[in-house]
Amino acid sequence: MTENAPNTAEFTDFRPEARAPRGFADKRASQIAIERKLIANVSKVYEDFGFEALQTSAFEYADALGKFLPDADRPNVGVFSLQDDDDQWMALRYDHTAPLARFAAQNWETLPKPFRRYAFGPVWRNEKPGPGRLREFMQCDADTVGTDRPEADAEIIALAVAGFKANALPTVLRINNRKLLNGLLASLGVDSAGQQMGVLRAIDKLDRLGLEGVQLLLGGGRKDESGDFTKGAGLNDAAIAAVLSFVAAGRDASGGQAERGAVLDKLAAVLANSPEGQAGLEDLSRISTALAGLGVAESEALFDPSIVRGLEYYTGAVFEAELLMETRDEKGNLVKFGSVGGGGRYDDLVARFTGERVPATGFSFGVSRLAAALALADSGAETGAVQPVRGPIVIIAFSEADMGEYFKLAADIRAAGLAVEVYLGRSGMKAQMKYADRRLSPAVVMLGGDEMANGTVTIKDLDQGRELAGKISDNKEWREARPGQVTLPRAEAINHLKSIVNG
RNA sequence: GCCGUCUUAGCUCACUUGGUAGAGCGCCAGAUUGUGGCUCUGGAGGUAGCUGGUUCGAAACCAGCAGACGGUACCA
Repeated sequence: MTENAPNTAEFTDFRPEARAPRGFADKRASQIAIERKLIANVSKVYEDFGFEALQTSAFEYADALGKFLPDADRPNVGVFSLQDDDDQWMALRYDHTAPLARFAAQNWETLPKPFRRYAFGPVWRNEKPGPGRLREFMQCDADTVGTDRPEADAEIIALAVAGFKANALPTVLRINNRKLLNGLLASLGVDSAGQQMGVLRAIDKLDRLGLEGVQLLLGGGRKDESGDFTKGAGLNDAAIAAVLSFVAAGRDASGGQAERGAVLDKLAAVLANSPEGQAGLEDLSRISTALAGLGVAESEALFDPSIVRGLEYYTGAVFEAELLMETRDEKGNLVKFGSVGGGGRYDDLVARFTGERVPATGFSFGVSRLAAALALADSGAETGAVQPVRGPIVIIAFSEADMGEYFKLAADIRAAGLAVEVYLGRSGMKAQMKYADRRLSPAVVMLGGDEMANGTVTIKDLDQGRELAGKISDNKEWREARPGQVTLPRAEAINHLKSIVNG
């Protein structure tokens, strides 16, 4: 906008409301910085473990994304989809796993196997947004395709733990195996899909509702505080008792988290009659051995039979990462972030394309959610994770005639590796100083009439003034103090600026 | 999807039973011809979410819709 721009109202009567779509958020520099750092740290860990980078397209054909085929009436439930010119349905990816399965199936012949890749980027889900839950968010995934070894699962777990560690994020990874859950359901004689789903959903709510809530959901149902009634799975008392003892196997005598070995022993008793359950225990046992070798501590990764994850494609081990950091919003209310990452084994996903079973396992790191958690955590405490973004050095624009000189000086400073800009507004000196202050600029460079005449520049270290500002209440004194301000020969300017910027 | 609460200036919120909108913060300017903070003074900024209804008159009452928030469900 320039001074001469006519009022836009003269062009049109329609004035759209300036707002981002529901569930989509703008990210300012400090938020972007957090996300970039998270991604960089996690990528490094993934590469150290031998995973190669892969980027796939944002859109996939809808059939490649799996069960979320848009139906004619409601093409946009769950995913964002649209119909291409040739009438084929395309949809924005909702995670990185389905695109990987497509890529692996498409390139299987030529890939080194097992194929290990990591990927990061936004994913989109068309659903109701909530706190810490947007319709566009960033994930960073690592997956191993083409091996059924439980050690591959263990390595993914170690990788996830290392990723959180690299970012100094206090988390715990909870591990379970779908085969245990399936074995439990089979031994209980629960074979209708609807009832199975009901039982699994009930188990999944252990952390939030406790044993009592789970018990209600397994039986007749449960009424929550809002008066909403959730229908139960309708199990009989004996079956409910069996499920509860299965879930309780994750706890030690005092109600805390039991050690990995102890959990397996308890589960072995509960699942004694189930072949599939025994197979799951065998997998977990090998994972446990591998985790010990990988140096993953009990406090970092534990077995928790109540972990279920999504109901669709997991076939074996499942993992879920929980953030242990306390976060509060601006009003001081506790914010619960829930899962900040998860994954598991999905042995049937590639087979959708090729007909041939290709075992795979992976983990997804919830970058956006973690970044949001860090930003909140830092607004209260000072973890050092969130740094305010510093502005550039600002060259004050005094006169129209000298703009060329300002740009010449800016180029010299830039060549020395420092960020700098010439003030391009039309405001006076005071406003320019204010501008530099708000950008958190380290310094201002003044090349006015006096300096031009004398071959000098005046440089003002803004941080020194920021420190002094609180101590001086009198304006005259403040202005005369000219904190951190020096006038020196132009040849010395760049070295002085360097010393200010580099502290 | 379901239940509940809410929607007035950029932000946070007022406006005693319906009579034509205000504060704090922020922003801009001046006090301070080339100097950020503090202080003081002045100024800009509002179709009261939208649409319709009741009324002489609606920000206020009613209805529908939209959006926000909270809970619940779902979460690949």
